[in-house]
Amino acid sequence: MSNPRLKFRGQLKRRAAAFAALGDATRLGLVTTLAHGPPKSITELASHSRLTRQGLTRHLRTLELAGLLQSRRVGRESLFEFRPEPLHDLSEYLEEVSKEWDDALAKLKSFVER
Amino acid sequence: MSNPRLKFRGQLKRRAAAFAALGDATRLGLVTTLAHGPPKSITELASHSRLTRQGLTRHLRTLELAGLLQSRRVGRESLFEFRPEPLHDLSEYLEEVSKEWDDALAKLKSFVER
DNA sequence: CCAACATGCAACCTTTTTGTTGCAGATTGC
DNA sequence: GCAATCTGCAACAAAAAGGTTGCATGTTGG
Repeated sequence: MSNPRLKFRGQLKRRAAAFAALGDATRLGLVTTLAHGPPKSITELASHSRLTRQGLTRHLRTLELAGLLQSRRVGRESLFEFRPEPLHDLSEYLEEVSKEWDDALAKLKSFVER
Repeated sequence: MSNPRLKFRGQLKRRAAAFAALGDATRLGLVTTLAHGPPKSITELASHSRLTRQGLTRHLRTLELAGLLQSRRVGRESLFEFRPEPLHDLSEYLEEVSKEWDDALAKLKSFVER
């Protein structure tokens, strides 16, 4: 079970799921909002949206499933809070990938100029 | 037309589209592969995939539309090359959003400890 | 020229995603 | 207690995404 090949593919899937969660204007807006402010209830978030409350709830659950938000029930409302951890991994991935590319370009450049 | 509100929403949509393009294990794998190596043809990429050539072509076009890849025709084959620019924007966004959150937490902490 | 190769285009099917409506269950505050 | 409020669950319809097959068009190399 410690097959590195499988681990790699699991990681790929998790990252893809997180990216997919961000890959929707409504959800990206929710993340941005919640990252800049305190936890908010579903109704509160829905009041600023064109979607119905249930429509928004689905997006919130999607984000929660991807680990980007966390919800907790407080009385009769459930509050959603931003979670930064997964974003750090995504950001590192993007930086690493871009860096590899830049390095490859630099090597090519120095080779051509030789 | 220079309404900052509209500009903000256009940016939101572009970013969401880029995230969505990365939000699929097949496409994320393609990006990783092409970011670490030279441009490759469709057939070459398809030879390492479980998908059919046409299936892969769709994914490649999706990535190209999002600006993450660029294709050029060379003879009878079309080569796809990685483009790092959009990823830089996404990475910056993720960092900025996480940073805001960390700052907010720090403020809250210092307030509570006061 | 022509067989092999690489790609493009279109139709089609299946699965997922989005979004809505309707209704039921908890919780709050007066 | 009870009306107002907040949420959850289920069913459904519409739209989008993912993938395949079949066929047509360009290109290459001998």
